[in-house]
Amino acid sequence: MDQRLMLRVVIDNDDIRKLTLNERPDSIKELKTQLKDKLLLQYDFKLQYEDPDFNNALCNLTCMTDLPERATLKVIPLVLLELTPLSSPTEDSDCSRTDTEILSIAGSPRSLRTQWPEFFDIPNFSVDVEYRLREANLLFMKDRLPMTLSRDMKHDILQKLAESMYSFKAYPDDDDFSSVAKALISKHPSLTEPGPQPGWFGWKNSLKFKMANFRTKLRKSGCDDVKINGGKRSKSNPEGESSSKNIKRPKRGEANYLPNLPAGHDERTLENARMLVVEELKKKIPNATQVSKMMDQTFPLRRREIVTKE
DNA sequence: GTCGCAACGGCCAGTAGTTC
DNA sequence: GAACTACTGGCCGTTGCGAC
Repeated sequence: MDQRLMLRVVIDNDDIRKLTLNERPDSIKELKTQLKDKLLLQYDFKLQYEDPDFNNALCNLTCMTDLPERATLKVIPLVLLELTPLSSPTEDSDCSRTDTEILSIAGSPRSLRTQWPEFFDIPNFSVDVEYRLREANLLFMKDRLPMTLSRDMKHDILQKLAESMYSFKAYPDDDDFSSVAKALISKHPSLTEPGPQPGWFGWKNSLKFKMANFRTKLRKSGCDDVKINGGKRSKSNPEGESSSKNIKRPKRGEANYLPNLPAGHDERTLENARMLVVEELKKKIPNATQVSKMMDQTFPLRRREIVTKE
């Protein structure tokens, strides 16, 4: 087996470096030491990697065997993490997949959503669905025959798309739905729907329903991000609050964006971090990078204050 | 029969445009 | 500027359907 490691190391948004290690390090500690030496990093950090099992979403690197031969690594400075010891397992001491914690939708920190992409990248579906889509696409190219979708297939497609959309926005707008539907038809022409409406129109509609049902599910599982807009007065919940009560109403098309606190942190640790920002800003020359990072990490706390305390 | 899901309608509240 | 109206968007409850 080739022991070489080819890495794309993301240090900052504008500092991404390529690095080749001739031997795969035995431990994450050793990997970090090599990264520190070769990239001249003078601070402690943790590592996240793009996990191909989850459509290249970032996961904490807790076990060297998780790392593919060609991998993208993200360096996360340990500014906040030093404030409180995390309950996560020691690196290398346990490969028992506790990193799945950050993958759970309800508990994941959605504070740092990336911007909605200009061209939405349709995720890969299950192997079975991908295979059937490939066959159907060939048939469509040949005979212009649209695919007949089974219930399961449609569910699989909508579910993947909803998860993918949610990683950018909990409340996509009309244009966002259109862009995803168009991208879907563009990648899988066999999914084009017949009729007078454009072939993607039905998918846009289905995506809207799916996203609404998806948010309901997340709300039930306790995801703050969407929970804040739920629990309203209804026939079965006559005592519930009116939707405008006690929360700062969003502007048109804007949700009460309330991200969950980052994994391993509570209001106290984030408040400590906020105080650190205050102290840093008192300095004659504040460390802008550090301040910016801490501002990002304390964003859920500040947002919580705005939304829940009006 | 039960469960999960897509789809739908009703309701409510905010926004924007129009009229006076 | 206030009042009114149409429109939009989100939540909730329900329905119909298929799978088990």
